[in-house]
Amino acid sequence: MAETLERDGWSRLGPLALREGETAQAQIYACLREALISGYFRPGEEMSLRRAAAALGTSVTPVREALRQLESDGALEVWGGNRVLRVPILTAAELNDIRDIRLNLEGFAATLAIEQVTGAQIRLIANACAVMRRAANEGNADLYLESNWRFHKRIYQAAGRPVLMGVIEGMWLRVGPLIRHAVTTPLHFVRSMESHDKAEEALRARDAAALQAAIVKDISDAAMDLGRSLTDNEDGRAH
Amino acid sequence: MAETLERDGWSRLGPLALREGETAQAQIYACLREALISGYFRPGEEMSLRRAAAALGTSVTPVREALRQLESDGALEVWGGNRVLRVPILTAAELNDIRDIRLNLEGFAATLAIEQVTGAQIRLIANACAVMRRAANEGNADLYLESNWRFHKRIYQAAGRPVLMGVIEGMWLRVGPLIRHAVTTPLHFVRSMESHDKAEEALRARDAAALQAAIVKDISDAAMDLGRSLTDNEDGRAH
DNA sequence: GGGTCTAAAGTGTGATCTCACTTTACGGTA
DNA sequence: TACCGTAAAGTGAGATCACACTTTAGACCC
Repeated sequence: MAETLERDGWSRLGPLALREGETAQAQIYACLREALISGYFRPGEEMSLRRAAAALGTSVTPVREALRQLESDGALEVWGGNRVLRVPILTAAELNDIRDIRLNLEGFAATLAIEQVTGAQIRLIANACAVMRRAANEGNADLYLESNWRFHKRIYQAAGRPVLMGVIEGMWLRVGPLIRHAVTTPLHFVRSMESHDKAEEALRARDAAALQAAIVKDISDAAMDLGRSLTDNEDGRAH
Repeated sequence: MAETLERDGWSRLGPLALREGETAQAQIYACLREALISGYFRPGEEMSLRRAAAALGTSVTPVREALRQLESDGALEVWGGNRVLRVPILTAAELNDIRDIRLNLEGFAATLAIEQVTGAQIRLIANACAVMRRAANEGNADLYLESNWRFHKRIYQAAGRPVLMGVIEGMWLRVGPLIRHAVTTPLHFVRSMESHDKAEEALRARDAAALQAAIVKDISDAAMDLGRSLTDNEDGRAH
């Protein structure tokens, strides 16, 4: 590898000023969860308790609980005889597994959302879509990923199903570390934004079938790109 | 209440002889997870760290991590200004939420299972169904619940989708504490076994649509009984 | 140079302790 | 009897320490 521009996942986070009134563990968990969804950490990247505690400015105790929670979410896995926790390296089969769950649940959530979504919510969703479009044009990966997640999240939240939302978020948590590397291609931006525009259109028309179709296409396209980046990574791993 | 036969959830567990080679935390987590699915703990029941550690014969550290994991699974929630962890008391809306997720995912898993299930697996599933039938006739609630979960689990496992299986198990984990009290009625046994028989029949005929229909009916019927026991509990809570 | 052994550094695990806080129980008072 | 206030018990949160283990780095020898 010529030059390793890839920063450590922790370098993006900083010391994390702890707010009082909430437990350190909960804040660390929320912080890392967001970071994982946003793709700050690469698949295979290890998280040491002491290093994480030092990076965040706490002792290992709250970090341990937060990482254990992430393990329970499937966002981390114990690895090696050392039992160190790392970001899982998904196989093609697992990716397929997750894609089908997403197709079922996010499609279902989209259908429910149509029945309940308010005008104000549609405006917020359209706003996220506009930000995403701008990010795609500028090639700003960070902004694109963030607004993409917000766009989908706001649609599903309109369904008013907290448990469903939690399960969907869990699926995004697993694919988050992969997305950043699959999304850099301009081709993905174009195809993805087509689906997003159709989704926004269907939302305004209150057309449940059209919205579901747009979501399904978006997930299917993304899954193909993810699968491609997966095989690329496997090739690159044999260095 | 005339007599409180309802035992504490811990009384069913015992000191938990720790196997070496596995971490205490993982064993406690697995043990409590199983206990929650089996309905050993009632909704609203509190789990104190020190009491749990004393009951299991360990220190609080591994217990804390296990309980935190269960919180992440939605099987426990922090409650009160004391931040004690307790088994969540589901609302009707949450129960509805979970039911629809189950309808989607378990129906989907059933469809996949038909394509891959082997003869040996069908025999194991039929075996669990036979045990469940016997338990229903004898009115043995413990055995019924255990074999019911095993019956469904083996069907879904035949789909060969670990992530999907994990999400489904997470849903059972949430409704587990309710099931025991909803299932005691003989009417539930009868209706439930009708669906199970149809499921077994569809499995042998390799009829995906019929299997999915049987699963859907089973879940829908169970959800109605759960909702009924929910309102009963709310009435009983105002003592 | 290449291989091997060893010591040091790093890893998670579990136990223990202190702290701040809440809940509970008990006493007295009105 | 009802109410209130105080003390005791119980709660989770977080830091720290000892332990067993793995990984790594380096020295040494061939």
